[in-house]
Amino acid sequence: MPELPEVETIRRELDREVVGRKIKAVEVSGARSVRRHTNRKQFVEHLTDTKITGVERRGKYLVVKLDSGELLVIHLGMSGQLLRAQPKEPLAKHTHVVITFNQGGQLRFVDPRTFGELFVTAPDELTAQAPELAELGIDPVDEPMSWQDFGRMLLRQDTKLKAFLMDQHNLAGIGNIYSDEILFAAGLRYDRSTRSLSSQEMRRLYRSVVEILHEAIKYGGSTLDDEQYVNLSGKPGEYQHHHNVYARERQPCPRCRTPIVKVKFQGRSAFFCERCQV
DNA sequence: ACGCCCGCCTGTAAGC
DNA sequence: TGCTTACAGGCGGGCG
Repeated sequence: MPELPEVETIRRELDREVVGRKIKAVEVSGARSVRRHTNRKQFVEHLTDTKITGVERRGKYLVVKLDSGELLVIHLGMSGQLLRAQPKEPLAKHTHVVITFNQGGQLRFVDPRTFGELFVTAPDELTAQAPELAELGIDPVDEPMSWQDFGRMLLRQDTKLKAFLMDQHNLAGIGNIYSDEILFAAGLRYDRSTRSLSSQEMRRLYRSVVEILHEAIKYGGSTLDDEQYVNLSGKPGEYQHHHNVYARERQPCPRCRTPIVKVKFQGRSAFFCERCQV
């Protein structure tokens, strides 16, 4: 599902493909994808005849800058896809928003589970409109920090490492897949307490955060068997072939051959190696 | 105040 | 075979 590497892959494509383009028309079917707007007409009017001037990312959120000064914020949720298309191509099921550009191309938002959303806001109203965006923690790819600062973040709370990594208030952009891969790379269990780490383990964990996310971006993100995540051209990522633990239950650990274990953690699954992760 | 769980959704797949 | 149930998980809200 789209986490930081998948969203960053899409951001880079949008940066190449839609910056400088002018929006000619916007179609919205169903109100749920634009639920922050009281009526969808308002969403459409704020986008029509504006030009896209840039595309940024904050954690798992895309922030599209418009020449009107406003921002189009996009969150893909669990199953949201942004797809480049031509107007004559048939609409995929669950297509909720279609943006047509002056030169003819389209950007389509497809989202079966409807957890994703889009909204337009003025920059100075962003915090009021979407407080969760203002509360996002450090983006580990965009804003590198020292491992000592990271260690201080760990000590500030008393929780388990996987919960800490997935809490968007700490670091922004890590979800269920990458938290498991990061913890494997760091040799740490998902349920270790944030306060139990030695300084060496803190350093190793922070280095793993940065390394895994950059590797995953390099391979265009992860696409699981459900093929929920695809890039702008509809192509899957390649990083799933480099996963060491995620969705690899009962398969041998790449490091020690011990079968990977799957457990329930806070209502979702966690995968780890009982031998390599302590 | 903060850690933890539920509900929101649909498609897929396992289970009876 | 066909219906029911579980699962996938990002995130806000609410509970303890």
